[in-house]
Amino acid sequence: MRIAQLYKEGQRFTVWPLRVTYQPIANGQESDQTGNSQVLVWAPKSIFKHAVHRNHLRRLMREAYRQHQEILAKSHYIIAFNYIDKEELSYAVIEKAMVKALNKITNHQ
RNA sequence: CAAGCAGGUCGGUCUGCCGCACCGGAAACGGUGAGGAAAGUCCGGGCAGCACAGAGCACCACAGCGGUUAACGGCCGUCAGGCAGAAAUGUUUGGUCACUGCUACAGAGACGAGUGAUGUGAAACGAGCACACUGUGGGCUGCAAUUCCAAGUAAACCGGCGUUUGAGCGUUGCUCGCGCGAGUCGGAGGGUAGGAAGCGAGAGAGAGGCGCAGUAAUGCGUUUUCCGAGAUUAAUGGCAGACACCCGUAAGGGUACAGAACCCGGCUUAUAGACCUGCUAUCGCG
RNA sequence: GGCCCUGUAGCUCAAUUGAAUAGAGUGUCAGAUUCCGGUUCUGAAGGUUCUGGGUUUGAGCCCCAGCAGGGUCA
Repeated sequence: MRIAQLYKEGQRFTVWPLRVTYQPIANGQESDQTGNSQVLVWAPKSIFKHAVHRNHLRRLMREAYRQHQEILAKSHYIIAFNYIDKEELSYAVIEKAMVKALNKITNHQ
């Protein structure tokens, strides 16, 4: 339910090869959570047929977020990262896109 | 030697920094963390629920013979025929009976006769398929099974049949028979999508050895070591360096197939490369 | 994760128990009708029956493997 709401109401933009959808979390909201940001990461099954490739891309995106999550500072968000390219790209490319995307979120706020 | 055939094993290793999941711990921290196919879901089991007085008919699978196993359509041995090969070897077929049905075109004639040759044809007292028969096995559904806790809704609405003259349900698909029996079947609609158990110490594994039986698959006994994933949309990752192997004069590049979801035994399919064992003797080289 | 189903002309579907030339509608193209177009009529093209093996004299159909797509179950 929360995921459907995010994709319906959230703001979105694309930083190749990622499509980002996000919503800020106001203080006091999302009472069932501890106050951290929530992140959803996936690669489409229709393009990547084998589970090993999807797992790898998911891990790369997750690692890139982990390395650079301090960019978001103290504001909290719900963010979804979709991998949209048809090829498996290297970690360096994904990391670069991740930094760009996170900066864009904070600047828009 | 090269070549070929069969079987088997491995399928990158190590270090540093930053991280993830589970377990233990008050904490610091410690321990553990994908595969030979985890895949396809093609077979067979374990396990779970439902059912089970019984009989008959169907249905499905298998099919020389013998063995192995928890079980199998797997595996091992072996017999006969066909095909490939020089050989090692590989591959394929294989229960029974009768004429109930089919066998296009061609052919005088196609399972029928009066018969043989030639010709026709896949097949002309000889065959293929279906049906039938024999033997063996199979109850059905599947971990989203199933059990418990919490929360919530609609005991409402419409239609069929029925209450001892028996609806409906169970008894595998059908029939009989048996049992339960006052409600039940269908439609449309409403609600839930949380937690726990199942969940891994077992038909355990050898990544150890010895002995015995057997040609072998495999089994038995004994000793020793180990417990090495258990999530619930899913952890096992990133960066840097060294070594190994391959390609390239070099700079440099590459290292396959692929990711557990209840668990095992097989089969099948995908797979860079490396290694070991046994066998064959045509050609080529010495 | 389990179970089940389906792949045939561009599209939607047939083809009884295996039998020889794989059919129908629609769409496409050409011709006729019309001043022109539509409608209607006539004709034509269009198929490695998803792919690869096997059984059989013969396979869209039976068997095995693969590929693609779909349904359903708490």
